[in-house]
Amino acid sequence: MSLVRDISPRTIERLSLYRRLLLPRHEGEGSYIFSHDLAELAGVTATQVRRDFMQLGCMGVPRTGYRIGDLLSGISNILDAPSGQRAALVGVGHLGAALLNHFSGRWRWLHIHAAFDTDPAKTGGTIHGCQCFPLTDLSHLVRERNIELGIITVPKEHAQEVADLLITSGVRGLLNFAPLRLRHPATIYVENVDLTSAFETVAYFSRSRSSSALISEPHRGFPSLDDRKLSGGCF
Amino acid sequence: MSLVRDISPRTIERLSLYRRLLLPRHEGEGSYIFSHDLAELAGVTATQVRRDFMQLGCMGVPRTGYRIGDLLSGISNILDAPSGQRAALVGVGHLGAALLNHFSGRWRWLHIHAAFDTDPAKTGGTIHGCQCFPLTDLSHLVRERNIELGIITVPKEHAQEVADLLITSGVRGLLNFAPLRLRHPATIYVENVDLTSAFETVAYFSRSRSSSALISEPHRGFPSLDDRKLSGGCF
DNA sequence: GAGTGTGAAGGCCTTCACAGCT
DNA sequence: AGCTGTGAAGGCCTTCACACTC
Repeated sequence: MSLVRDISPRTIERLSLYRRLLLPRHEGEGSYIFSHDLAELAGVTATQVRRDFMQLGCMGVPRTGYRIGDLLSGISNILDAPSGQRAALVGVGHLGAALLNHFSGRWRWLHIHAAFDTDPAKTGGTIHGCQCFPLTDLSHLVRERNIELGIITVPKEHAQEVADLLITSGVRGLLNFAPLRLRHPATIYVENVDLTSAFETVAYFSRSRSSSALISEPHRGFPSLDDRKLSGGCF
Repeated sequence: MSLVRDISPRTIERLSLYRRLLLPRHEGEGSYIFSHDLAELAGVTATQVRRDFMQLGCMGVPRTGYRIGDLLSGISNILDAPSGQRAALVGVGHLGAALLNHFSGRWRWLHIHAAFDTDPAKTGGTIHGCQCFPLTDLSHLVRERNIELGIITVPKEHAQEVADLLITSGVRGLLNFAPLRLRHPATIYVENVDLTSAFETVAYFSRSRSSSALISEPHRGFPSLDDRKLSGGCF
């Protein structure tokens, strides 16, 4: 199917970002973009952008740039499974609900198909457009509905057993938000989103930045704050 | 203060994880741990763990291991600012509320001190133990209460202006959950948590894993699913 | 023997430098 | 001149291999 192989995790993450940045700029077949413009939007170097596009097999034209339509279909070729992929989310607490709200029905090729919880008050209905079932139905539904991915948003005490349940039910990848590392067979891909580490990391580097010398890019064009108004509900 | 310099981001993230894994195992001065045991918990190699501890200046003893108390104070020396650090969260939607719930009052050395939103229905009170203010108070409060970090959980349309406001108010680091990259001066450290990329990454690698050869560790000891019971509310 | 400490090697990822195209 | 495509170099991070210690 896709000719391209062995794309690194970092590149995959950037492709996902590029797509989101390119979509609003795709206005018909005549829309092009330069590597340095996309680089600015994505916060990376222009060379990095060109190397990533090399892997897609997308070629640009000097003094014209890359055709956005080509880029989008190239990225979709890599990122999207031809028949789509479904995820099950386990643990409809605050974080789980936030993810349901954020991802529900946003893309047709990848979406959260069902949510699960042990709390009867949460099951039986629909949350942010996603059906919520008791956890005891998980194994059955994962098999029957061909769910390939699991999203774990339960407290850390239950994360490992939920992971085991998802894996034996047949999912092939896990997105883990619990603040620990799951044991799992090598056939399962696990991506950890560690919010605590992220918080402590930004705290650490925000300190070391300002004290010692900094080497980063000079960042031309940082806007001065005018009194623009802020409105609209936050998600 | 700390003698150690130039610790890499990856190491900082692991130190944060190690601490969480070690805390429940710290039972007085007599508790020790081997590098390979912590490695198993953290999902990394034993060599990696020993190298990380080298940077802390923590020494282990062959056949005895590392004293957990030493590790915890070594990690705290690196990660925690002596006088503590405060964060402001902007955007009390689902995700913002989840973070408030997750982090509120969990550690005294690093915590979310105040939340901000433009929606009057959300401001004026307390959410998960955190005071919530109108966004117009942000600049004033950040300065007055010495808030060093900003957490951005607003829709992408407002993320850049919120970042600008936080930066001009004096924060030194940002934790950004909006699905784009913020423009910012080099003096500000920005950590992006890209939930969409994480979701698409796990989708991609869960496919490529099972199809082609896998090289990962054989993972001895994956538990077979017995019918253990799942209980307790999910967060 | 079992586990640590660490120089050296390896691998992955990014950037440099520059040739080539329009 | 302006921008792309890419070999080569560089940098960061992890793993190997092994001396050393209890």
